[in-house]
Amino acid sequence: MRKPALKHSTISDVAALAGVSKSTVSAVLNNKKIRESTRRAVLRVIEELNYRPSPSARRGFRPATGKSITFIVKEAPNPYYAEILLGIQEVAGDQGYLISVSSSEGSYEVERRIVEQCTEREVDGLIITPILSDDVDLSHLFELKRHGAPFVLLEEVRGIRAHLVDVDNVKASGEAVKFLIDQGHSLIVHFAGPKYSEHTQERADGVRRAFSESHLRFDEAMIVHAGASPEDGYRVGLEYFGARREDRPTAVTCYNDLVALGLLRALRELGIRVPEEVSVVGFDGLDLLDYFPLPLTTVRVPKYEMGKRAAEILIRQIESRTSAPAEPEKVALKAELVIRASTRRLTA
Amino acid sequence: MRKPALKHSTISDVAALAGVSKSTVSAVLNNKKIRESTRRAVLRVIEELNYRPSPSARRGFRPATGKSITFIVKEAPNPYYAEILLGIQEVAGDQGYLISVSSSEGSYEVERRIVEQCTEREVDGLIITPILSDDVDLSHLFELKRHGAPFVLLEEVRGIRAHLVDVDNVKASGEAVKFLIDQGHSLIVHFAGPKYSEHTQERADGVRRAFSESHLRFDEAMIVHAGASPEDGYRVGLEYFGARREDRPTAVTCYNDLVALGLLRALRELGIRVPEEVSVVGFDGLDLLDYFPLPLTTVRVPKYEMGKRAAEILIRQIESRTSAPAEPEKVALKAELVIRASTRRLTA
DNA sequence: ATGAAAGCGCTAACAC
DNA sequence: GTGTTAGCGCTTTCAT
Repeated sequence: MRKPALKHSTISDVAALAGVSKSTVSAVLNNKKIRESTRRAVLRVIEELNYRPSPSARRGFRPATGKSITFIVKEAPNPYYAEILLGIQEVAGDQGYLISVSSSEGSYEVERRIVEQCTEREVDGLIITPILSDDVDLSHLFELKRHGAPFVLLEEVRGIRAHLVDVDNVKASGEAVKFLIDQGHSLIVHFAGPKYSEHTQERADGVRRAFSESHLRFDEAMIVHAGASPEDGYRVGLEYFGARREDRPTAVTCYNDLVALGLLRALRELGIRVPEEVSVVGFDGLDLLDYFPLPLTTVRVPKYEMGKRAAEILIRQIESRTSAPAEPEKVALKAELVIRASTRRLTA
Repeated sequence: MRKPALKHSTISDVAALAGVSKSTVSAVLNNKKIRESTRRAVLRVIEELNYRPSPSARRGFRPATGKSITFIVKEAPNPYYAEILLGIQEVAGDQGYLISVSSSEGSYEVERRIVEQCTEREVDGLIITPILSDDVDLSHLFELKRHGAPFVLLEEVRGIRAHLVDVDNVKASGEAVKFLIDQGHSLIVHFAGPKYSEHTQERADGVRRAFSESHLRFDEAMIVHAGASPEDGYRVGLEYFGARREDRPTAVTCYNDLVALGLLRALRELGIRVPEEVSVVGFDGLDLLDYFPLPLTTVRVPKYEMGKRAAEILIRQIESRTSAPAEPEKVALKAELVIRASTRRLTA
């Protein structure tokens, strides 16, 4: 009958095995003055038992000294988040906060686990781009509120009253479509984002609204499900444009710049010229795309600014150590349509 | 004479103020059966004091239940790390680990603070792309070793015997240059990376070696300091190529694909054609660049594979709970030159 | 130089 | 239902 193999050994185990008291072991651990022979003996036992002192016990329950913030994103590879992060770093870094980024990869369950671990590890605050869940089960966010844990959202979550920093996506997306309509386009489709994102809904709604405010008729077929990555834009682009010739739309607005990037490649490979035959509009205004030879017309989201504002609100919340504010702050930043070379006026 | 304003209130404070015992407060905290009036009274005091139970005390010192790994990168916005992360997630996610990413942004000091916080917050293991420090002061990594904390490096650190997963950068960089020489180029420069990176040294050394093994003569002026970002490649590209006409190199190898991307933009704006007038070679083989219209010749690093291998080694280390291994594993993955459209044979 | 004992914030077992 | 007590792993007096 062997001992339960996995139990972590404690300072008492070490003391007992070394034939000294706990305080002596503690002294060794903290490099106090100890007779060399004793020290060596203790260290030998520590080695043997593979003993590691528990950090929280060492602190005697006092909270960790370092200040930390976690930024929960939805897709690790999207530079969109990297640009927001820069803004967060700018504000929080100066104030001594360390930022860590975790990705939910579109999974609600992963998001919940990340939040739980943040609580467990005493992270001081969270900036979250939340997954849109079908469940009414927002329990992890409610838990945060209940615990009075500071957090800021970067997308609205219905049913949660919390701090929010975002742009008006419906409006911005609508303006992009309105621009295309004004340029003479009438066959317009929208390559929509992933189902797990509230922004996907809002940007599609923007398209609907722009049509309803125009002389044109909206048809749900104009909303094409794509996704959030270049692969998605590419795949759907090939499918969609590979399958039609004359009834082809003359313009596409995309969920984001990455989808637009994928679509541009698909069109290139299909021999369809941009903007001559098809106009393409992105969303986000990624800095990285400034290096792309064809300047993309896009909706520029002030990502850096978003990060800064979110961090400011979060830190204020953390440091004022007051519980949930009566009225959560809702910051609506301005998104701006940037017209470049991937769109053209339809003269036909 | 007011109380020290910042002391965190404890369960005893709440109990005292509410006129009940600690256990009653604890019961309220854990939703045990409590008379409604008592519960409300306690909650009111909790609210008033803005009391939050200490997670570690709740666990009674037992280590956090969730398993976690931290990935320390050097530049948050570089998709290179995102691709490695995918590999890490693949392996570690399946095993129930949550990954968080922190960026040192090229600062040795920040790297050290991140490592310290990881220890404080009981992160189970680290995957690190280390900053190259002039100091001999690698104390934070030594601390990790001393504490027996599991970690894997993605770049060599001289003087530290630790697990390592990397490619042979000297060889790979040399092969790129040799390829250019074989294609008839003799005026070749290297846009080198940031000083804080060991890879920068190794890749520059590859250039030197390729020249020394050729019939051509190497000159230190062929190593041009650029950086790691598109902005760096762009800025240095404009400076370098803007300043010369006839004595212009016919080929450039870059520290990474992002620098190459910046250089390509600079050349485009200067009206210099690629590959007709200048051949450009990148490094890393970013997936994202598959969406770039001009396919870039580059050295493909198996980033996904790197992440997987690093995670495997790390997790083995974590779970075998044995202290520092006698012999650290050094995994050298294969990097491969991918020849595409940004380079051409010099026929002149 | 070393040991005994108290205490950090909380939960759990048992009384009342 | 609620209070008492002990104990989680460690550091810190204070003796010895």
